[in-house]
Amino acid sequence: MIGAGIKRGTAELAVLSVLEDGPLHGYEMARRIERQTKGALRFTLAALYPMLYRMEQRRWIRGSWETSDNGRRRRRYRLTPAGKKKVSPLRQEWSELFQALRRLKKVAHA
Amino acid sequence: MIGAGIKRGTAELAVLSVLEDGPLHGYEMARRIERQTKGALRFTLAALYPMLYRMEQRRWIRGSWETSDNGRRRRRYRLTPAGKKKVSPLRQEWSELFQALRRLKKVAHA
DNA sequence: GTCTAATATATAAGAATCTTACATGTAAGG
DNA sequence: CCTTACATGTAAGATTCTTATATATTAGAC
Repeated sequence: MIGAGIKRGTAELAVLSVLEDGPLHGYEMARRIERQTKGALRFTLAALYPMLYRMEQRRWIRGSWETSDNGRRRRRYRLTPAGKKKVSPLRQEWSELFQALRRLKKVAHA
Repeated sequence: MIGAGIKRGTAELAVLSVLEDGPLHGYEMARRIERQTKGALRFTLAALYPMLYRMEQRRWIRGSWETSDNGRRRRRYRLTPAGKKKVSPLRQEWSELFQALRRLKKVAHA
């Protein structure tokens, strides 16, 4: 799995990405992200919940309580229109960052 | 330029990358990184110096004071053997992270 | 001659974020 | 019964980032 320090800031994009496919609750998001990245991206739930809270404050996602079949309460999050608008630019930024890092590769005897 | 939050953790790889081409002092590193990434990656010097210090503690780089032509003192950093060994795996990790993020892209009506 | 920009390094204070550990409770499978 | 999976959270401490401030020299503009 990818080292802890390296993935700072990726979580937001990951969450927005999985929510693009439809509303989910936190626990399920974590599972999907892990499965869809073949285990490469895996973040602890203790980091996830506060992050969902922050993203809700910024109005990128909106959560509502629901009761599942077995009577468990869980919080279902969906992308807000503002959140939807964020996804592409954010993904673009990541792409540019990656390009930038590639440009820093050793410039053989420069 | 790439947003502030997004680039957390990239700085280490950026520093190691420019040092692969030869020893440099902090101020010059910042300029090179900015130039080589066409302005995409740009981090403040106040963030750079403490980071160089941390990387030196971890023995990835080693600094020594020198006096330049005009009598200014500056600290010249070079990669340690340990630092050199870090670069490839770290770059690989970043690459995997980006692959992971790409895999989270909307799975049209999945 | 003086002012400004560039060179060069650094610390301090506060904000943001992450990690590890703790806390709670149900349900299903062995 | 006991463990794993489901499901959400809080608390404490560590790390890191940002903005602001401090210092000092030199080159060029005016």
